[in-house]
This record gives sequence, structure tokens and C-alpha cells, in this order.
Amino acid sequence: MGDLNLYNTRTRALERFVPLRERQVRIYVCGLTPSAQAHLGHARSFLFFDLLRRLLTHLGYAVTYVQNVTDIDDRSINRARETGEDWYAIVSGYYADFKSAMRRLGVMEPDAEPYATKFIPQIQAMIRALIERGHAYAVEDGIYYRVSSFPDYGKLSNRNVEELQAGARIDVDEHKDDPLDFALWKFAKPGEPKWAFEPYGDGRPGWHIECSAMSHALLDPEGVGFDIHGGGADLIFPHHENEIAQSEPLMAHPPMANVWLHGGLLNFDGRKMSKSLGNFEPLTDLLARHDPQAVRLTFLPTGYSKVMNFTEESLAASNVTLARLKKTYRRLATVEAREPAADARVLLPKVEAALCNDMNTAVALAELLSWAPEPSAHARYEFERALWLLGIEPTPAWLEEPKLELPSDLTARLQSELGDELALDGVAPEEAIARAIAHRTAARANKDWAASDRLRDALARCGIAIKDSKEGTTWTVAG
RNA sequence: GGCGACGUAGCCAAGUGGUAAGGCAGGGCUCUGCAAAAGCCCCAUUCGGCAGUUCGAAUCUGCCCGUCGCCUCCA
Repeated sequence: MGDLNLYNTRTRALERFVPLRERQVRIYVCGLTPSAQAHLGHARSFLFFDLLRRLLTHLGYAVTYVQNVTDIDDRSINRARETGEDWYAIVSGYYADFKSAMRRLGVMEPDAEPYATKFIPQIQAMIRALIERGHAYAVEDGIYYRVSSFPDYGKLSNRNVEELQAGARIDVDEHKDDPLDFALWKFAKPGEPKWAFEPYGDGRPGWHIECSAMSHALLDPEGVGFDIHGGGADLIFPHHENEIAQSEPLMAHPPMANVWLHGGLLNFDGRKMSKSLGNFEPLTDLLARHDPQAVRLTFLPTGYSKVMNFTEESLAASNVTLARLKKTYRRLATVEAREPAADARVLLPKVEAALCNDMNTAVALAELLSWAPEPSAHARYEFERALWLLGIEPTPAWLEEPKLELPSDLTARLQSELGDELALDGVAPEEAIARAIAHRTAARANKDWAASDRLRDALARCGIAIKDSKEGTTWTVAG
């Protein structure tokens, strides 16, 4: 199997991936801030990291995947104040919805899912260390990170501090020394959730410090760095820049993460799908309208790092593609799945090669779709393995022909279509269809094509599609 | 203003120096009494525009046009 190459934001280059520890990969991905409903854009990002996990696992690595939950932030506190609800009830509700959407999409569970409010001691320890080393200072409203104390600030996002300062401004209620300085700890105003922090003052952590503290606690207690840090492209600045500024001065051997991976954002109507713009359909609603596997499939033709425009048309195309995959699966279902020798494989090596080339899912999917399987044991093995790598896992329902609900008033409708040609006597819909088909079969035997077509058209107007074959006539509910 | 991404068929898109993947839509054929289903086949002399480098450019360079993102909470 070839090398895995990934585009590293930190070095701005495509690099061969080499884990820091033999056969082991540690990944930290910035998770959700559940202060509002999650949308498809969030899903795109997490779906990508799910595929990366699958590939790394397939390549034989032991993967540790950590994805945090920012369960405390200004937005949820503000919402609580406006609605009178408990802020934690808001956050828990949105997060539960998100988790269930992820399950429906077939995203693997993280190995650890740290909540910011469960890591307050670790966060405070890091803030203390930063203050001791002159990287942070406390003022009236909170504790801030002093950006000027970290010479590498701006390296990840390719920005220079002078230009940033020119464009930045300090909000009236902030008391920091420099516009670029950011909050590590916010002192609580009356009624706000708070945690004790001696001797500085009760309050809550800032967003950036939680990721530094939790990735350190869970992936890199030695301070020598972990393998992959990921998130959406909108997190590069300032979030990831700030994480580096917080973590690296305290580390024995920077960098904080060897590879930084960023997923491209999702547009809707040509604009970034986002909470603030409000141009999105909640993930939960979208998944109620569409097959989650088709939703997953929709992301595969576009490179993960590129901006992608979401349309209902692309989803419709995915539904067709999914039906094709199911059909192939059904054709192969009767053969035994047996792992072929490495040199006998015809599909998997192509899929692997595509994914190893900076996660080129478009080519991987194209290989799968243009591959015409011979129904053999190893074809089934390779097909199922390829599907798993692309995150589309067959379910028992894949084995069934698609069946839709019969309209309840079908007998009556069919009777009115047929008039006195055939008496249906208000029988069950299935029986009514069977009688109509039997009547048509008799007409066909007499080469009475007019009667035959009349019956077929009547059934069609009732939403029943007919298929003639050597074995007889079958019907399905038209989609 | 700074930094960055993108512009490939009707639509979604892959391809980053060697002569345009794949999907959707569309069209044709086989089969069929006719259909349906299935299978097979066709569908960009051309990659936003102009100039340049090169034996060779969608791919590299320069300029121009257009779209979007980050620079403030955001996957």
C-alpha cells in the first residue's frame, strides 16, 4: 500500500504522513459549540474527519480520535438570559440533536468527547502556567493572552501582527492591553455561570484555551505534540492560531500538532452556510427529508478542502447513485465474501490510492462507480470494503427492493378508472391490483393489446407501474 | 486594505506540464405486441479572458475580468 499524503496547513504543502509514534495516530478535531442547531456545513466537516479515521484505520494505524464539545459560550448564556431557560439545558438539547444526526449519518463515535466544563482544573492550570511565564495577564474583566509575547503568532494563518493590529479594535467593555490579545478567562457578571478560580476571580473559560488544555490532557500530556489537528477552514484564524500561541510556549517540543487539516466550508445560495447568516436548514430537518447515506454521498465528489455549494439537485443525483450502489450490492449479496490475495484485487487498490492522495474521494467514488463487478467472492469483499472506506455502509434494508406505500384509496380509484370493465367489490388494494393484472394477462393472451394497454394505463394513473417478463407480470408503486 | 480559495459540458465536479475522470440531466440502440425494467453506446478539438514560458499548458508566469471566504462568534 502506498504512502498517505495530506495537505498540511501549517507547512502549506502536500506531505507524506508520518505518525509521531509507530503505528499510532492521535487526532484532535474542534467539535461543535451547541448554542444553536447544527447544520449541513458542520456535518461536512465531521464527515470528512470520519473518512480520514476510516482510511487510517484501514491502513493499519491505531487511531485515537478526540472531538471536543464547547458546552459553555457567550451565545448560549445570552440565549438563556433572553428566554429564561437554563443555559445548560439549551446546550444539552442542541448537542443531543447533533449526536443523533451524526449517528444517522454513520459517523463513528469519537474515542473521547471532552466537554469544556469537565476540564476546568486543567484549563486553570494552563492559564496559571501562562501567567507565570509572562504570556498572560489579569485585568478588570478577565484574563488575557498577550499576543506580543509569542513571536510565532500569525504563522499558521499567514498573517502578520502589524496588519492585524491596524484592522483590529477593542470592544468598549474589554480592558485588554492590545487589540489582538484574547480572553483566556472571563470573570462572571451577576447571574452568569461561573467556576471558582483563586486568586483571580470566578468566571468561565474562553473558547480557545479549552482546546489547548483538553488536547494536552488527552493526547499529549508530555508536551511533545500530537499528529493531526483538524477543524473547519473558518477556525484557522483566530481559533487555531490562538491554540498554538497558548500551547507551544508550554511545550517541551513544539509544534503542538504535526499536521493541521482544514475542511472547506459549505455554501448555500452562494454564501457561507452559517449560524450568523441564518441561511441553513437544521441538520435534523434535512435528515428527515433525505436518506442520510445520500447526504453523505453528496460530499464525495468535491475535494474536502474546497468550498462546496450545496443544492437540492446534487442531493437528487446522490439518491440515484445510492440506488445504483444498492443494486450492485444486491447482485453480489448471494456470493460469499472472501478476502482476495493482495495481488488479485482489482478495485480496492484504486480506491486506496485515490484516498491516499490527500483524501481524493471524488476519484475513489468514480473508481467505484465505473467498476463493473463480476459476481465473485472477492468482488463482494472489495466492494464492501470500498463502501466502508467511503462511509457508506450497507444495511439489511439494502437487500430489499425499494417498496413504497400503497395509497389507501387505491381500490376505489382503480374501480373508477376501470368502470364496469372489472368489478373489484371493494377488495384490498393488493387484491384489486392482482385482479386487474389477471384480467390484462387474459387480454394479452388473446392479443387484445387495446384492452391490455387500457388496463396498464389505468393502473399507471393509480400510481402502479407494471413490468412484464418471461416469469409473468409484476408491479411496483411508482416513485 | 491585508491574506487566501475558486472560475472545466445544461448542472455538480476530478484532473496541477504529456494531449479532458465520474455523476446528474439529455439522446440512440438491443430486448419487448407496445411499454417498463435491464444491458450497451453517444454526449467538452476544449478548460473565465489576453499575453508569455515550453517540443508540449486546463495545469507554470504576468496582467485583466468575475465569484466566494478569513481578517469579529462560527465546522
